[in-house]
Amino acid sequence: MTPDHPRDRIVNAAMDLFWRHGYGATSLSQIREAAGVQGGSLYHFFKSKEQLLEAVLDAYLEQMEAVLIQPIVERHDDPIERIFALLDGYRQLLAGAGTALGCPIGDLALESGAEPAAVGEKIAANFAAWRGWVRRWLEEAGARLPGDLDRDGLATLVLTVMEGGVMQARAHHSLVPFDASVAQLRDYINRLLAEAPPARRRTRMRRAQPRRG
Amino acid sequence: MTPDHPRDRIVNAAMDLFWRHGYGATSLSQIREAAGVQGGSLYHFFKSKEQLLEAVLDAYLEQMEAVLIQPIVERHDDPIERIFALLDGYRQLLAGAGTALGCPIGDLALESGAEPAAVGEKIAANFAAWRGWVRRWLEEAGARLPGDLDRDGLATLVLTVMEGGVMQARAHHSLVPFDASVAQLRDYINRLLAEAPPARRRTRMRRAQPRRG
Amino acid sequence: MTPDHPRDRIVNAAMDLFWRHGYGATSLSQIREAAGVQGGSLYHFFKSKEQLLEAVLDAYLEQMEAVLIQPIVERHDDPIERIFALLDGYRQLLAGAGTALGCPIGDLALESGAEPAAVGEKIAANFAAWRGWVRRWLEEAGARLPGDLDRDGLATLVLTVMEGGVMQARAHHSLVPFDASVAQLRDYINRLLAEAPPARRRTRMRRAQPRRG
Amino acid sequence: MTPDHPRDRIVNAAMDLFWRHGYGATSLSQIREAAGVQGGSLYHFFKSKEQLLEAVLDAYLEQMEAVLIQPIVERHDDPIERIFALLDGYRQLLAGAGTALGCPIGDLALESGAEPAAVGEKIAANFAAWRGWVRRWLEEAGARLPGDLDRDGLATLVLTVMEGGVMQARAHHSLVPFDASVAQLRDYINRLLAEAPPARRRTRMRRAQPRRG
DNA sequence: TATGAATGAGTCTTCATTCAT
DNA sequence: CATGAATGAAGACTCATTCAT
Repeated sequence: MTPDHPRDRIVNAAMDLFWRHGYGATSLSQIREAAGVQGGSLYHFFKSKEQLLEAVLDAYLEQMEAVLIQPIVERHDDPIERIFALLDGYRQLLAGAGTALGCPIGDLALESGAEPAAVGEKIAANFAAWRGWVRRWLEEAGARLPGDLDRDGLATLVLTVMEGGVMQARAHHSLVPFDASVAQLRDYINRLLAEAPPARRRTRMRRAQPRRG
Repeated sequence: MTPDHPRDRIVNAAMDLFWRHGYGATSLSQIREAAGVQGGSLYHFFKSKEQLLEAVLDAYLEQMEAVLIQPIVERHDDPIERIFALLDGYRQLLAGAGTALGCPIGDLALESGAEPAAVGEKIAANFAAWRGWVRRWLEEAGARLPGDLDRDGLATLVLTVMEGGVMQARAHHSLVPFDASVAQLRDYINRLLAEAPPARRRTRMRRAQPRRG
Repeated sequence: MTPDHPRDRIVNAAMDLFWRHGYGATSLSQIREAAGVQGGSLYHFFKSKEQLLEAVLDAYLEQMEAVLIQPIVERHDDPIERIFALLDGYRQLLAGAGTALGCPIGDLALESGAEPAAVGEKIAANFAAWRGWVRRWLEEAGARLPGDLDRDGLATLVLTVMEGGVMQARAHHSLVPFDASVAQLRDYINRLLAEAPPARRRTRMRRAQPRRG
Repeated sequence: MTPDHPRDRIVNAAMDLFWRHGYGATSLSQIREAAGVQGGSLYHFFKSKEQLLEAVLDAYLEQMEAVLIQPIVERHDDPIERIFALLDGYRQLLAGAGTALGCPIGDLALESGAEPAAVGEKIAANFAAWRGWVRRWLEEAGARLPGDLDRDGLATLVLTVMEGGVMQARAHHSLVPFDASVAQLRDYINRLLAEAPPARRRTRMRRAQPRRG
């Protein structure tokens, strides 16, 4: 509970180091040192390195809404813009880290190909939560998008752009591939919006109907 | 050169193991054993693990055209179909490996974020070559695609779909996210093709039947 | 005193685990868990692992008469038969444990060769008590055994058969060596009984029938 | 091959330390230090601590004949005396070590109750070899012993006396229980020898017959 | 070119024990 | 009495790399 509770310090240090160096390349000693705890204390909270990884993945999932989603929702009303704001938030993360780093979850997904079920499930849960928000926003866009659009599929593509974009950004040490991917996605979605019937009715219904009753 | 030259056996073993377990998680002993070479022989060909990684990346780049591109070019005339054939080839790779594995190059890209220049450049070169082929095919599609289309950007997106799709496939142990991403890409490109001024022969042939009804 | 007093639960758990895994291979955490006590509670009763061992040895000594000796005395009148009943009780212990385990005391004796005096003395006390009962029974056999027989020495041999037999039983995962050792001991004692001057009633009863024929 | 080959130095150091401190209580660092080898060199010869234990047990088995049996055979013609010479050799071993130590094999048997098959089998093999020599000598004693004597059972008892005697010797820090057990065994065997028909014929045949021919 | 022993830093993990609450 | 966090030394084992032959 306390902001500097050892357990939290450990998880935070692990989040940072796993992100920067990867799971396998981060030693528990490094985490211990970064967290400022000593000796075998780490094993009072996590009975193995893998359990610490699970805690890190839990933390990502818990923090997601507060840290990533909420600020976007507050700043943007248009659900479509929220999606691109999410991608842009990612871009800023990359820009800040000098493209040396990638997606924290994606990197862990890579390393845990053969990891036991628990870790794999938590990674999938993180991805699923992410995609869930995007899909929700796509659904909120209502009739502005074609009726037969596979909204879950498009949400998947958004996440794909994120992950594939960051991977190439890292490979080229440049944000250009990330930006290009997002630009193409924007073009695609613009075309979907353009094709949809003039969005008057649906939008009105959502905002005007209540007023009528 | 000889198919069982020790050097080649080492590189092949490393390609396989790096792909399956990752670079960091593969020990030189494992490679030695898989390659059937003994003792410090490995150091006669590669003076460090990292140099072996470079050789692996060189091998991927060398084999790319013969193994990946050529078969596709031979089987498909339509450049657009070649792009989806490339994605489908990838899909089969994943299906064969049980979605436990990812993109050999992409995984190395993620793992070697902080690796020295030589490795980074070779990874970038692999990605660039890949994207290069896709862009070439997009250019071959000529006027079937809108004139103001950012062909390099779209090629980047294709690679993004590949990498982002495979990452989610691994996280979910399912090909569904990969397929969904490709389907959305297909939809996007179809819209691009539809918008372009009616192309003559080629397009007709693909859409001739419906025209009859 | 209470059957579920924490201290007793700890000692009982330690008896069981020391017997099954040995003293060195049993961790205090395992004991804590098996006993259902938490945290450092263990140190309220025993200020070190070694003191717990002492308590275990005390418990064995205390329980010996009630658990091992009494039932035998009640079931067998003949002192010689009591000795073999003791050996047989041991055999049943081994049979139940699948010959994977040995003598609880003997094992601790072997493991604590260099242990401080307190432990050593308690182990010796256990052995001495054991041998004491056997010697008492041998003395009760009175004139049925040769007068110049070293009764204490024979009692030692009985214990030796027990310990040596169980050790071989464990090594071979078979009760055969134990049984063979006991059979030889029986043969030896039979010869001693045969040599002694014809005892009156007691011996007659046991051999009465054959004499008739 | 060389007397100071590292591998041999390691095995010798392990034999000594396992005997003095036990298997579990001996750390690989101690062995490394005692053997005078450095770093991970130990793992070039034995890929685990357990494999080193196996090598130790192999060494005991190999050295048995040369170190234990041969000197006895050379010094004693009478097979019965050879048996007691074996027991006496053991006694001297204990005397030299101040009764702080026990039977090297027996102690390892104790600790390896749950060890994998390989170790267990080698321990059993050592015991079997030991018992094998005693049984051979008992058979060589021919008609001096009763015809219906279970020679294998008696051999087992001899080993039992050894193991059980040393266990009590350690518990009491005294050779008295060992000596007492051996004395009783001697008494038993003397009685067996006395009972056998006057050993003239058989002995004559073995020693006299040739003279006749 | 090939071999296999040698190296030593570093990995995760467990342990008995202490101490503040 | 009881708790559970804290401690730090030590455990077995792995690794990339070097070197003498």
